[in-house]
Amino acid sequence: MVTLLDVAASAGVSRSTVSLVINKSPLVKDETRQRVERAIQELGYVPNPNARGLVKKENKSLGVIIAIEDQPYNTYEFNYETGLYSYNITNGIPVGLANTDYGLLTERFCVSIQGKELPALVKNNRVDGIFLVGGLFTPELIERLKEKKIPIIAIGRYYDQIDSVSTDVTQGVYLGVRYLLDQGYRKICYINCPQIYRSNAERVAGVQKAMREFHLEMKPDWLVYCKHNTGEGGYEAIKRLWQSGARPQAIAAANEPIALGIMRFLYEQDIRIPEDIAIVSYEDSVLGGYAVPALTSVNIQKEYMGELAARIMLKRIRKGQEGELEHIIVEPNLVVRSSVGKC
Amino acid sequence: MVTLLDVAASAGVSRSTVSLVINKSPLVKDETRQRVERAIQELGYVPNPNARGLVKKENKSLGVIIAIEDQPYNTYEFNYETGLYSYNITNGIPVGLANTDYGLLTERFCVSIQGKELPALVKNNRVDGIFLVGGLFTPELIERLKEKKIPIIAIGRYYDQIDSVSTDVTQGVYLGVRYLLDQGYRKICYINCPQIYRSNAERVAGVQKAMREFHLEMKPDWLVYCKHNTGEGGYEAIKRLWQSGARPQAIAAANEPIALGIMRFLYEQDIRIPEDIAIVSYEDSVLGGYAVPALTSVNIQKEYMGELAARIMLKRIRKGQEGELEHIIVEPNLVVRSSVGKC
DNA sequence: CTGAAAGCGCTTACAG
DNA sequence: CTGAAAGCGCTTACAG
Repeated sequence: MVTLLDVAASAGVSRSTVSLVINKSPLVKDETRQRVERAIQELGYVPNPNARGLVKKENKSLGVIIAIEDQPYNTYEFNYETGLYSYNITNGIPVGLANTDYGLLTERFCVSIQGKELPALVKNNRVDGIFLVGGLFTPELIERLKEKKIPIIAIGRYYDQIDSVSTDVTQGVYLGVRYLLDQGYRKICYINCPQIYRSNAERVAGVQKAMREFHLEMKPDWLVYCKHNTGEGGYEAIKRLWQSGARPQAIAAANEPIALGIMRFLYEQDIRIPEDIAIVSYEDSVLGGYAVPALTSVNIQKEYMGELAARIMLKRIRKGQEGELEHIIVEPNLVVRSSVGKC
Repeated sequence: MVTLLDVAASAGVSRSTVSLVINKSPLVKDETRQRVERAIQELGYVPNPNARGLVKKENKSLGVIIAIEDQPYNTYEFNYETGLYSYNITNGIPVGLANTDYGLLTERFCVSIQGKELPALVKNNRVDGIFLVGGLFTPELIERLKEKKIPIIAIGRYYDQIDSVSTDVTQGVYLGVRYLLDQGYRKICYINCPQIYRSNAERVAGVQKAMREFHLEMKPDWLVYCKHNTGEGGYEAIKRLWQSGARPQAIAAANEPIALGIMRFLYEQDIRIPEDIAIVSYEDSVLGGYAVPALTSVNIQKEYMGELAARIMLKRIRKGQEGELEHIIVEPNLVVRSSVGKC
C-alpha cells in the first residue's frame, strides 16, 4: 500500500507538504504542488480514510435510519406495506451529496422493539450525522439521539426538536380533491390512512378545504379509515363502503397502496376507471405510474425531500449545530395520468 | 470522548488488557474481564472505529455497486425502468449480514459513462468487499476491480471470474409457461426483454422446454422482444402483436414492468384478465403483488440471493480470496395469484 | 495472564 | 512556503 511517506519521498518533500496538497491548502507553492500531484498520480496514491478519520474525528459517512413497525418481512404481497416511501426518500439523498465523499449507511430500526437502545450506526459512532425517515420516532428517542451531538435531519415529517424537511399534507390532499371537483365530480369519498397516523387530521383538512371551496360538505360516512396502509387495507375499506350502499362518483385515496386496493375491488365488480368512477391518489410512486390505468396522484416529491435534507446536513456539518432549526416544507404537485375523467 | 485509556484507568489495568477484552481474547482472567466490562459499561465506552480500522486495515463496510444504464433519473413513469430489481436484491444483503457490524454503502455506477474509472467506493478504499448487482458489468471492468484484492460477489448474474449468486432463468421461465400449459392454455405468446440482454436465450430455452413437454412448437411470430424493460416496452410489444392479428389465449412476460404494460393495453381493449386472457410474469416484485388483478409470477428470490451473497462475502473475508469460486444458483418458484384461470 | 512499547497513516500546530 | 515532531485511539508482538 502506498502512503503519504512514499509520495513525499517520490516528490522530494516532507509528509506535511503532501498533506497540505491533498487538503488543497493555499500555502503550497505552485511548483511544489504540481510535483506532489504528479507523484500522487504516478504512485496511484489514495489517502487512507481511517487514518484521516482518526485525526479529523470524522467518518465521512452519514446514516439513514428508517423507522419500521416490526421486523422487516420481505414480501411483495398486497397485504404488506411496500416500503416504497422510505426507498424513494433515501434515493434522493445521494443527489444532495453529489461531489462530496460522504457515504450513506442505511439501518432499519424498529422503535417499538429496539426503543430503549440507539440504532447501531449511532451507538457505534459510525456516522457523522443521521437522517430520520418515517413518522414513528418518539420525542424521547430523538432526545437520546441528540445526546450524540451529531446533526439529525428528519425527512417526511415535522419534528420540532430537529431540522426537518416535510411536505404540506393538507395542501397535497387539497390538490387531489380539488382536481376531482374541477373535473365535475361531486359525490366524493375519502379513504384515509389508519386512525393511528397523526397526519390524518391534516388530510381531512385538505379534503374539507377543497369541498368548501365548492360549497359542499363531506358526508361523514364517506370519510373512512383503512385498517392498514396496504392494498388490502384499501380493498377492505372500499368494500365496506360499497356494501353500505354508497355509490361515489370519485374516490380520493391516502396513498398508492390503498388506491390499488380500491382499484382491485372495483375491477372485481367490473367497474371501469375512469369511465364509471374516478380515483385520485396521494404520495405517488412507481405503483401509481405503472397502475392499470395509470393513477392520477399528488406527488409529494420524496426524492427532492431527501436531496434537500442532504444539503441541510452538509450545512450543519460545516457550520455546526448552532443556529436556528430549519423546517423546510416542500410543495406537492398533481400528476395527471389516466384515472380521472370528466363527470 | 472516552477512550481505551480511560477504561484501563478505571479498571486498574493496562490498555492492552482492555483491548484483549474487547476483542474477546481467551487470554484474560475471568475476574479481570468482568472488572473491565463493568468499567466499559459505566463509562459507556465505544471503540473508535477509525482507530481500529487503521491498525486492522479494515473498514467494516461493504459496498453495493449497482450498474445503471445512464444517469439515474427519478421518475415513477411507465416509460422508465423501475429499479425494483436492484432494490430488492440490496434489501436482502443486510439479512445475511445480521449480527456482524458491517455497514452497507451503496453506489450507482454507470458502466458506459464511468467505464474507465472505478466506483468511488473502491477507488477510495472505503469498503472491504463489494457486491455487483445487475448484468451490465464488463469483463474488463471486473478485472480492474479485482486488482484491488477485495472480495467481489456478483448477484443476479453469473460471471466466471468471480463468486456469484444467480438464478436459473431457464427453469424459471419454464415454470411460468408450464403453469399456463397445465391450466389448459395452448396458444401462448412470449414477450421477452430487449434483444441486447444475454439472458434472453435462456428465457427462450425455458419457453421451448415447456412447450415441447406438451408436444407444442412456439410460433416464431409469437416470440416478441420489447424495445425497453419498461411498461411502455411491454405495451408497445403486445400492441404490435395484437395489430398483426394474433389472438393468444395466454401471455408470458419477461418481467413485471413488461407484464404491466401488457395489462394496460388489454385494459384499454376491455379484455378481462384472467377471464379473456391469462398472463404470467417473471421475477416478481411489489408491482406483481399489487397489480390489478394480482399477477401470477415466477419469484426469483431476489432478497434471498442478496442474503446468500452476504454470507459468501463474510466467508471470503474470513478465509481469504484463495480457493474455488462459488457459483450458487437459486431456484425460482411460482407464485400463484389471480392472473391465470383455467382454459 | 498482564504491561510497556512500537506502529498503523494521517493532520496540525509550531518553528524556521 | 516547508519540515520535524507530536498525537489521534487503537492492536499486536514481545517480555515477564
